[in-house]
Amino acid sequence: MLEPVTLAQVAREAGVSPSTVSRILNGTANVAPDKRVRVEAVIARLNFRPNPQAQALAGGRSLSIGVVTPSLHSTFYGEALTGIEAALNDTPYHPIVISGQWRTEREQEALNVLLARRVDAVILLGGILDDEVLRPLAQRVPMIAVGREVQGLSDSCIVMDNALGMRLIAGHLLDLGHREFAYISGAERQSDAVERKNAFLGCLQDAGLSIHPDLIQVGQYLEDGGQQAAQRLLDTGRPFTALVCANDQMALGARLTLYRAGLRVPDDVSLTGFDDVVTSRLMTPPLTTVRQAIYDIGVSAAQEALKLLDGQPAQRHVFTPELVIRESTAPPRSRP
Amino acid sequence: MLEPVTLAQVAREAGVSPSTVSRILNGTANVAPDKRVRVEAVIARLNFRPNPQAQALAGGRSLSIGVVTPSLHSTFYGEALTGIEAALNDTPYHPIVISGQWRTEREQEALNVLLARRVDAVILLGGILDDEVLRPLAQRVPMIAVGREVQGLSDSCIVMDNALGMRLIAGHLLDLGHREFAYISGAERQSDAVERKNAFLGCLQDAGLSIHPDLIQVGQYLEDGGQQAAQRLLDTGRPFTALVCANDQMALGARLTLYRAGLRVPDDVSLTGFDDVVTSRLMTPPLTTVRQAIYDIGVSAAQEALKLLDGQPAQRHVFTPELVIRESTAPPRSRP
DNA sequence: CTGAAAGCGCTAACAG
DNA sequence: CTGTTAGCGCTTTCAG
Repeated sequence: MLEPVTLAQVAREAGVSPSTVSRILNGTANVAPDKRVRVEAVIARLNFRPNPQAQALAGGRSLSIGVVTPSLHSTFYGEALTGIEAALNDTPYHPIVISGQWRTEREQEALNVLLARRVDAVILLGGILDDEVLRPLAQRVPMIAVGREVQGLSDSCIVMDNALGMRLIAGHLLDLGHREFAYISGAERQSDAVERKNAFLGCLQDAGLSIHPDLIQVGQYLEDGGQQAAQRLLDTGRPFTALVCANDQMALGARLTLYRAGLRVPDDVSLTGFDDVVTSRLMTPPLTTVRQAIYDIGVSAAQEALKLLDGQPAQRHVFTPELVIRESTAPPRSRP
Repeated sequence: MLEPVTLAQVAREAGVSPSTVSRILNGTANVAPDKRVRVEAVIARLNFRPNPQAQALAGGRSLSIGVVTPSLHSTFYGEALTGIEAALNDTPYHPIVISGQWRTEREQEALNVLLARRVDAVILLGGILDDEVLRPLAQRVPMIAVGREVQGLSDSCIVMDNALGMRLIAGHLLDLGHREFAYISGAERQSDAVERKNAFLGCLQDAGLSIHPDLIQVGQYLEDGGQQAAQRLLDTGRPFTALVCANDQMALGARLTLYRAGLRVPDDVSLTGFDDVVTSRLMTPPLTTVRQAIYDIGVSAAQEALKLLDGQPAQRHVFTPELVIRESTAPPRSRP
């Protein structure tokens, strides 16, 4: 299985000391042009790549950044991961991704594994861990949180303006003439779910409208949850002309329930999501939603992590969402 | 930032030598019960976790398994990744995932990065690299290929019976009475795309049917490709009552084209996919497809990789697909 | 059964 | 500008 080339071999072949090779590799110091050329030639010829484990051990850095994501097969987090991967691509760092499966213990364990692997920084995508466990963690390792607020660490948070997003949605629906709403929320333990819901309720209030508590159901941000929540909504027997979901995934689930119930979208009920996941434009009909530049958010998260590693302070980002009107919304039908 | 505990500290506190601690950690040799107990207590108290970089360097293994996936935000590969992660969970190994973005150079580079990181094995999910580049690679590092055939390495391949899957689909459609088909294929360079297409064509032939070449379009296995291919199909003006897609993602894209064209599914045209990606049951209408136990496939891939690392030979797996009849297929309408 | 000693491949002072 | 010298934290002979 072919022994890999080592730095020592390169040094020998090039007739220089290992340190010189190391310096060239890392740009740690200036090296005489002729030696540099010679060494680089040998590196190329031998196709030498430094052993990261050795670099990690000697350098005291693992050159890896841990990423905790709720799920590996989520269209939403997947895009963020792609952004993170892309942003790290031209750096010596690489991501190590572990999923938390939406379970607190798994998330905690993911963090433990990452720390045991001595990652140099960690990026948290969403997640349900308490602020109380995150704050001490941030003392031990540079940390960036995405899509969630961590009290006391707001500079390390990359969030979106959930309230604005929801106001955009509500405004659109109100403009269309809707007055009877139903709402499917994310879980209460997630700060963005709470923000979205409160913003929505606020809009209704401002419009002088109210919503019966039964017409608010929680769907855990997942497709199945949305599907079931929509069913519960229908079961109340209370009328509504617009169903707003706190994310696209739940809207997708809700769409199926509506389909099964023989309700047409948008003719019988308008449907909205939140996030603009890649598949939302492919729904039947394409979903009206609010766009989070989730790929870009991933990129920013990686960049902030890099800044932290560089000793610079992290900078809070607030992304501005954008209304994407597609075909799942229309004026309400006049009642028969 | 809190210095991590080292093995040497543990040894000192427990009053034994570092080697003894190492032996206990790895079960490399028997250790007197009293020392073992003492050491384990110290490990627990100090919450010691060995530094993987150091283990890697000293042990000559990185304890990591490289995974190359075409995409990080694919419902299909995402499930496989979840399976791999789960299977590796209770082993000392952990996955390092890099995406190839469906581009040969990126895939090649992903492999290079993985080799540079000295992964102990690599798992290839699908991918478009030539057999010619994979064969020599397998000499350098234990390798498992998922969902694709590599000539000369069939024992290292985990595949599904694509022909059977397509026969299931074709049989279902034929039974419903369909005689006029259109087909959206994956790219020719992917062996499974070819297998599926050939199987489909074979079924038609066996049924004494033929298909006009214009009614076969390629969609690259992606949503957008499916959407565009479907449009091209419609543009031919040739009639078809069933549209079979070589995977679910393209079926999703095709669904949108059909919707835009005002064609109802399944009333005007029956639509089928392949894979049974998680979102397919949520389509409107839910998609008839063929199920690949993709999560399980991921698990098997990881297990085979582990076997390879254990010095055992890999064993070829052929997964059997299963027809999932949902609501996107129905008998063809009698022509107006 | 157990300790001492020698590295794994690389980086980082420290002298020149 | 560059070579020498120590390690980084752990595993693994090699003696005992």
